[in-house]
Amino acid sequence: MDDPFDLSDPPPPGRAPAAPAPAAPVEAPYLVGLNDSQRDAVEATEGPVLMLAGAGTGKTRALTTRLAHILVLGKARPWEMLAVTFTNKAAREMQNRVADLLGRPVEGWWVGTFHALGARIIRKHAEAVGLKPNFTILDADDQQRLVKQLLEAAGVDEKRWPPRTVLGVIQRWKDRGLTPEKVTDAEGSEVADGQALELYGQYQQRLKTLNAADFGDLLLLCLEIFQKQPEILKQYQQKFRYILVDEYQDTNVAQYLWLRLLAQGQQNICCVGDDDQSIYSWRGAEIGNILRFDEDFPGARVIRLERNYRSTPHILGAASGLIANNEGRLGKTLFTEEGNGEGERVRVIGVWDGEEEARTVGDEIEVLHSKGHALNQIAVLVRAGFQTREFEERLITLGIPYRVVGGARFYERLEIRDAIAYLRVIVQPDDDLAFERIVNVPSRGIGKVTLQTIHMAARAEGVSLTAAVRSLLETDELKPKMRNALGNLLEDFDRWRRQMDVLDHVDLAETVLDESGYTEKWQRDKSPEAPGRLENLKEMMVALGEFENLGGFLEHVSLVMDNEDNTNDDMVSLMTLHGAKGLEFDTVFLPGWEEGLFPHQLALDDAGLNGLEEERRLAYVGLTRARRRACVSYAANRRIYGQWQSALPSRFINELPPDHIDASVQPGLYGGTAGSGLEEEQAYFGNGASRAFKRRRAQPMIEATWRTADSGAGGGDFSPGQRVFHQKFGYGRIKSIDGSKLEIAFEKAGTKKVMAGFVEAV
DNA sequence: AGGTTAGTAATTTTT
DNA sequence: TTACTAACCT
Repeated sequence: MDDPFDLSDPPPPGRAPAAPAPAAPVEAPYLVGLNDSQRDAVEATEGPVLMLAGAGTGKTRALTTRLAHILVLGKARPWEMLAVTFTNKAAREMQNRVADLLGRPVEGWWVGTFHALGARIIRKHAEAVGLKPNFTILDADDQQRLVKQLLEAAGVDEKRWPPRTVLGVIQRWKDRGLTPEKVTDAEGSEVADGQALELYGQYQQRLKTLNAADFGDLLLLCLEIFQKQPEILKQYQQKFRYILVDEYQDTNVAQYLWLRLLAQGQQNICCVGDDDQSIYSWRGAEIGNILRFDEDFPGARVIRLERNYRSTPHILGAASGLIANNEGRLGKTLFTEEGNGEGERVRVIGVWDGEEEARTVGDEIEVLHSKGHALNQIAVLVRAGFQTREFEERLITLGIPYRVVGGARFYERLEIRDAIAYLRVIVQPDDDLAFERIVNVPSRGIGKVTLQTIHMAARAEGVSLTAAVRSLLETDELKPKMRNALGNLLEDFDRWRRQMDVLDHVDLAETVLDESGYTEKWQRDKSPEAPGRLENLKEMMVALGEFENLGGFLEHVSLVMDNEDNTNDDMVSLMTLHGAKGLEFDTVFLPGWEEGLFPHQLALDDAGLNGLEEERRLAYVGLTRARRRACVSYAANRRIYGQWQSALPSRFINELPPDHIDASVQPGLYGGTAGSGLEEEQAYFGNGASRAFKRRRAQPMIEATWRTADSGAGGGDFSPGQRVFHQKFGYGRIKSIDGSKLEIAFEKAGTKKVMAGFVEAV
C-alpha cells in the first residue's frame, strides 16, 4: 500500500499521460448498449450530478463507464479522479471494471473507501493534527476497552452504561462531524450520568496519547486538517477534478462535509445512490444527504435509472408497492423490459412455528436443487443473525451445502488479534491497548494488581504503559517476580524492534510469536479449537507475506476487514438482509416476517416512524435481491431466547400488493384468518422501550487510578529531606531525587526507589 | 493469579 | 436458549 505519487502530482514516472483520445468518437464501443438514462449519466460529466439508481438498474455499469469516459475524453488524468465507496469490495470492483472497459489497468487514481482515503490523507499531514504518521487505527475492540477504562476511572456504573453504549454515543457524535468542543452540553446529559461529553473529551485525549485514531477520526481529522490548513485543502480541491461517490444514501454528516469541502470550486461531483435502500441510519447514515442533494449542490442534475434489468414484474411490483408506503422519498418508478412474461408471483407462506418454516424452506430448496437449480443462486435472507441457526440445522439434515455469509471475520479472531497486538507494540511502542492485550498472553504472572500499578505510573508521568514499565523497573515498586517478567518482556520488545531492520517482516513475525511463547501456548493447549488457531496463525503469515512491510500489513488489517467470498462453490447463502445489499440471486427466501422481529421491535422503539421506514426499506432491499423467485414467510409462534412467543404477520405483508403475491396460510393459524390485523394491545418481545435511558443513583467513586495523578507529573513537588507517605512502604524521608524517581529511607521498609507519583507529602 | 460459578442481557455492523 | 462478564473462591 505505498503511495506512488504525492500531492504535487507528477505523472507516475515512465508512464505516458493517459493518452487523451482526439475527441471521443460518436459511438465509442464502451457506450454501446447503455440505455438512455445510463448514457445520460455517463455523459453528464460536468457539474453536480445525482444518479438515482434503483435496485438492479445497472448502476455499476453506468458509474464505471462514466469514469472510463472521463479518462478517454482526456478530461482528467487518473490521479485527478477521486472515487469513493463504502466497501473495499466495491472499490475493487470499480477498479476492475474500469480497467476492463479501457482494456488496461488504471493506475494512480484515488479509489477506495472513505476510511482508507481518509487514512491516506491523514498520514500525509499527521503532524497537523498531533499525530505521528505511523499512528495506529483502532478497531472496535480497542475502542471499547478504552471506553471501559474511562468509565471505570470516572466511576460510572457499567451495568447502567455499558461501554458499548457509551462508545455508540461517541461514535454517533463523530458521525455527525462533532468534535467534543462542538457537542452541546445538553446532548450528553442523559448518558453516563451526564458525563458523556466529558468522557468523549477524555477519549480523544487518550487517542492522541496513544498516537491512535479510530474509524470516525479518519474523517474527522481530515476535516480538521482541511479547516486548519486551507492551503492543504486547496491542493486537494485542485487535484481532484472529478469526484464520484457510490452509495451516497449511506453517507453520514462527516462524510458529507468531507465531500463538500473537496468538491468546492470544481463541483464536478457525481453522487450515486438510492434513497429507498438507505438501511444504515443506526450507524449514522443520513438519508437527508441524498434527499437534499440539489439544495447542497445548486444546479445539480438528477438522473434517474429506473429500468430494471434484474427482477420479474411481479417481484418488482411487490417491492414497489411495499416501498410506496414510505414518505419522503425522492421517488422512482422502476419498470422492466416487457416480453419476458410476468414470472411467478411472490409467494407468502404462513406456518405454525420457526421449525416448520425452516422445514418448508428446506423442502423448497431441495425441490429447486433436484430440478437443477444452482444452490449458489439461492439465498435465505434474515433480519437478525440468530435466525440462521434453524435453517442451518435443517439444511444439514437435508444434506444441502450452505454457507453463512458474514459472521466472525478472520482478523477478529482471538489469536489473530493477539498476534497483531504483538506486531503493533513493536511498530508503535506507545500502543497501550495492544500492550495491555498481550502483556500477560501467554501468561507471565502479570495480573490485575501489577497492571494497575503500571497504569498509575503511566498516568503519573503522562507516558505510555511501555515507558512506565521502563521507569518502574528502576524502582522497588514491583515485586522481584514481576520486575523480572516485565524486564524480560521489554528486552524482547527491544530486541524485536532492532531486528525489524535486519529481518524480513515475515521472519520477524515468526520470531516474535515463537520467542514470546505465543505459538507454544496454543501448541500446549488441548482444547479442540487450538489446532485451528495455529492454522489461522499460519494463514496470517501467508497474508503478511503479501505485504512489503509490517506497516502496510497493519494498515490492511485495520481497513480491509472483509471476508473472502467463495461465490464459486455451489452452496445456499444464509445471511442478514443488511449483508445482502448489493447482491442478487435467482431465488430468495425471506423468512421471519413477523411483527416484532421484522419490523424489529427495537428499531421501532429507538426511532419510531423513521425506524419503521428503515425497516421497510430493508424489506425492499430483500425483495429486490431476487431475480426470479421470492418467497416471504412468517411463523405464528417463535422461540426467542428459549421463550415461546406468539407473533402476528408483519405489517409489511399486508402492504404487498395482492396482485403480485400468492398467499398460502397453514390452516388453523390465527383462528383461520391470515394476516387479519395488527391489534395494538399485543406487546411482543417483552422488554420495555426505554432501556437505553434508564438511570440510577450515582455510584460511589471508584478509587481513582487516573484521577489522582493528574496534578503531579515528575518529581518536581518533592525535595530531599522531605517526609512522605507511600501506600506500600509507609512513612519515610527522601534521600535523593532522580527525575520522577525518588530514593526514600522508609521507617519500616528500609531504603527503596519509588515513583514520585506514588508518594504524597505529609 | 487463575479457574469456577452466578447473573444478565440479547438487531442490523460496509470501515 | 446461549454467551459473556464479574465477582468469588482456592
